[in-house]
Order: sequence, then structure tokens, then C-alpha cells
Amino acid sequence: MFKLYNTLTRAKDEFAPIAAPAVGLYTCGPTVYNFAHIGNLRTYVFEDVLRRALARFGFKVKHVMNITDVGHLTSDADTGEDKMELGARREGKTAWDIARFYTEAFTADCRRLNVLAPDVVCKATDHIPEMIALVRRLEEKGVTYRLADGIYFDTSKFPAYGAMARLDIDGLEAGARVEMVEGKRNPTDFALWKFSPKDKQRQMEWDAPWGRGFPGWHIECSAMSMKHLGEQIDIHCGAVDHIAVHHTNEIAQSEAATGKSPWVRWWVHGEFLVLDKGKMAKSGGGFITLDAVIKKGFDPLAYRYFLLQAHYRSQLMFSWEGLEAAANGYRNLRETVLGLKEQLPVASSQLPVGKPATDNCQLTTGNYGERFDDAVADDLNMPRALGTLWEALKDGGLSAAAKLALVAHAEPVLGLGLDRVEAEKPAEVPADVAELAERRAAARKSKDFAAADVLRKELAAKGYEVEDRPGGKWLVKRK
RNA sequence: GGCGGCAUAGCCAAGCGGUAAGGCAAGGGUUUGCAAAACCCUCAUACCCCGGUUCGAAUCCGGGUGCCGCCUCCA
Repeated sequence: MFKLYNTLTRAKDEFAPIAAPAVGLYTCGPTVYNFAHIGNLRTYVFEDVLRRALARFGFKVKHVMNITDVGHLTSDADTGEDKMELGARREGKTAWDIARFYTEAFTADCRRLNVLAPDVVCKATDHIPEMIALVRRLEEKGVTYRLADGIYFDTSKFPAYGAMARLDIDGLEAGARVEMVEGKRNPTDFALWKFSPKDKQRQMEWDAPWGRGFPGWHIECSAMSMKHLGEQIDIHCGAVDHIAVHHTNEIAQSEAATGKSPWVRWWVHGEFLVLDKGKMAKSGGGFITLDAVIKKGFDPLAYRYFLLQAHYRSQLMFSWEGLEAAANGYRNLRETVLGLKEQLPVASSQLPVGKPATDNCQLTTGNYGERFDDAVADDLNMPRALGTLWEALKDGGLSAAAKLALVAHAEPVLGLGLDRVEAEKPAEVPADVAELAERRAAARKSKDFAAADVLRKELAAKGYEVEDRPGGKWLVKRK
């Protein structure tokens, strides 16, 4: 039984899709006006784990993710500038170039984190006709109105507005310090279509029945998810910051257009990665990219391991010390797996990925495979799943083969690259370093340890460390 | 001001009424010419504080205190 927390019900409900085993999964993708930071990436890793878990439990997932390349303003209050145009000006390129560049950067980050590519990646700018059609549909339902700067959704025409977010509309109005667009009937109303400004030329604009302009930010997710997944979908993901505005508006426009409810059966939201002095944001300090993590010498998968150690619905505090600890744990995990592989005959040392642990080793793997799956099935409790794996790996009652079978069972869900762990290759070292190491080995062989130690120091001076291995072998590593 | 969440060892973290998973760090030991690795062992009478419910509470309830998030650009 796969239980998944649903923001709609605020409870862990047993997951059941509309047409099992098929599952339609829509995840809110990036706005490609800048690099993703590691907080952004936390959300995509969580969604990846969800997708892998669904596969584990026998579901056939169709995963759709959007790329927001137009219409996302610097303020959700329908004011401010389009982030894409802003990025273009900042970098002296076209908005289209900016979109292409950051989409590629994002895709590369995901690949490095072992995040599976969605089945469909769709760009907002490729779906302008679909968005216009959806706005027309809303118009026919009489829930829109026109202002000087665009077409707006009248949230008072949708009685269930804000239900998922449990918004206190009156409280919102009372505490509103949002600058409001002139003429909005309700503070919560939002733009469906914005007109191009009269005084300047936009790089991205299209003709629509109401006038030349560009789509509001929210409409893209409704239009694209309907196109690729139908008018009702099983799961829609994003991070918690989207609950109050973006997803609330998506629900309003989608359900108002189709008359079908619920539009989304499971809303699943990931929590933020936070810094000791607050959340990670693209503005201000603390904008850490995956590149920065790699430049500090960390394996991107060590960051993935770091994320997996916390539950996706808990805020996770990022610190370099914490990442260091995770990297150590991840390295130990890989070395444990490597050690197990070395204990097996060559032929069977290939990790049979995806093969259930119960296949041949039912009697010997204990119930670890089951416990691992139970943890995953309990609202993606990856910290517990990881704990179970560690417990199994340290269980003296299990054979190396059984442990490897468990690793193979866990890897398709974890995505930590444990299926391609290989012995550390001797580092490429300069000839003089190799020669020193050879001479030291010879000195050791003839028990001239004083000479050996001198040579060790010489190697250290050149920045290399030598480790002796069984059988007279050694390994030279960069310090 | 309104809404929501969280407080568990040096650090991260699970726990969802039945007597504290796991990882990192630390300490001890075995082994090794040295070093590293490996292996073994140790590491919360205790879960922010005060009350209450219960045979029994880290877990439920009430009241504090402290952090954090959203409502404003965020994933």
C-alpha cells in the first residue's frame, strides 16, 4: 500500500490513480532566466524519487514537466517585469537565447543528479495557441474580465477558490500589502493574458483575440497538463511556495474551464532547503549552484545522498559541514558496495539492477527488501529506507550476494549510482611521482623502511599520498 | 497583522501510544614496519519547558518558550 501525503486532504492517503496502472504526473519545472540553485534542485530530486517509487510499486508513469520561458513576472501580483526579458537585458542576449541556455544548464544539473528525464518536457512558448484556447473557454464561462493591461480571472466566480491552500481570503485582504493592479475586482484575481506595454517592445509576444501580448504565468500549467495528460490528472508536484498562489490559481482556472473536480487528485509539495540565516533565494546571498558544489570537490550524487537523508516534507538545513558528512556517508556506502562486489566471482559481480531482492535470496536477505519498500511506501520515507539499507549492509548474518541483491533492489529507487560503483582507478600521475612510488615499493620490499619513509615524505611534498594495498600493491592519490 | 510547520545525542535525522532506526563526527580495540584501509566495540534512563489524559507518552490534549516557512521574487 503506497501512502502519499496529499495537500488537498492534509493527510497521507493510499495512492490510487484514475486508471491504474497508468499514472499521470505533472511537475512544475523551472523558469529559465537563471541557473537553478541547490534549493530548486531539491524539489526535482524529490519528484524524481516519487517517480521512481511509483515505478517500484508497479505504476506506469507518464511524467510531464513544463519549462517556463515566458510570462513569469518578477511579482506574482501581476506587476513587475517578465523575468525572461529581465534576464535578457542583464546578459545582453535575447530572451530566446536566455531560455535555451538556462534550459540546457538545468537539464545538465538534473542529469548529474541522476534525475530521470521526464517523458514530456514542454515549453510555454510552444503552447501559446493552447493557452489562448483555454482563456477563451474561461471567457465563455463568464469568469473573466478585461482591464487596461490584460484579461483577468474573477476569483469570486469560483466559490472553492483557495480551498487547497486553506486561504483565509478576508485575512488576506486585511493584511494585504501587495501593490494591486488598478481595477482588480478581488485581491486574489490574476492575469490570464497580459497586453504588451504600449511604451516598449517586448521580445516575446503573440497576437490573441484580446490584443497582442503574452500569457499569464499560471495558465501554462493548466493548458499543457491538459494537452499532455488530459483534463484530470493523478499527481501534480511542486514546492510549498506554490501552494498559496500558483497552484491555487491553476486549480481555479482549470476547474472553472472544465467543470471537472478535482482537476488534480494528489497535490504533493516538497519543502524548502534552508540556510542557517533563512531560505535559499535567487535574490540576495546564499545562491548556491550545483556547479559551486562540484567546484568544492563534491560528487553531485553526494548532494543527492544529502537530500535523501531528510524527508521531503521537512525543511532541510544546508551547510557545507552537513554536505561533508553526507559525502563521507555516501563514499562509505559506495566502498561497502565495492567491497561486496570484490567478494563475488567476476561473473556475478555485475549488479543486477532492478532485480527484486526476493528472486533468489528470499531465505537469506531477511525482510530488508520488504522493509525498504515499506519505508518508501510510507510517503517516501527515504531516511528510513536508507537506514534499513545500512542496517542490512552491516548485518553479519547476510552473505555478500544477498547484500548486493538488496543494493540492486534499492538502487532503482535511490538513484545513487550504486549500480556502477567501480574500483578506484589508479590516478594518472606524473612520471616522477610514479618513479618515487616505485622506488619506495622497492625499499619496502628490501625492508629499508627508513628510505621508504623518506620517499613517502617526498611524495607528500609533491602533493601525493601513497596507500599500501595487500599483495605488495600500492595506490598513489592526490592529496 | 493573518496562516502553517518544526523543536529527538557534538552535527544531520527516523520515530505516528508500548518502552529511543540509521548516517556523520568522536573514543577504545584488533591488524598493519609507518600511514591509510579493513574489522570489532562504545556513544541519548532519554526526546525544549510546565501541566493533563493513560497501566503506559518523544508520540495524544492544554499552556508556555524558541526557531522556520508562506501571505512579497522564489523550488
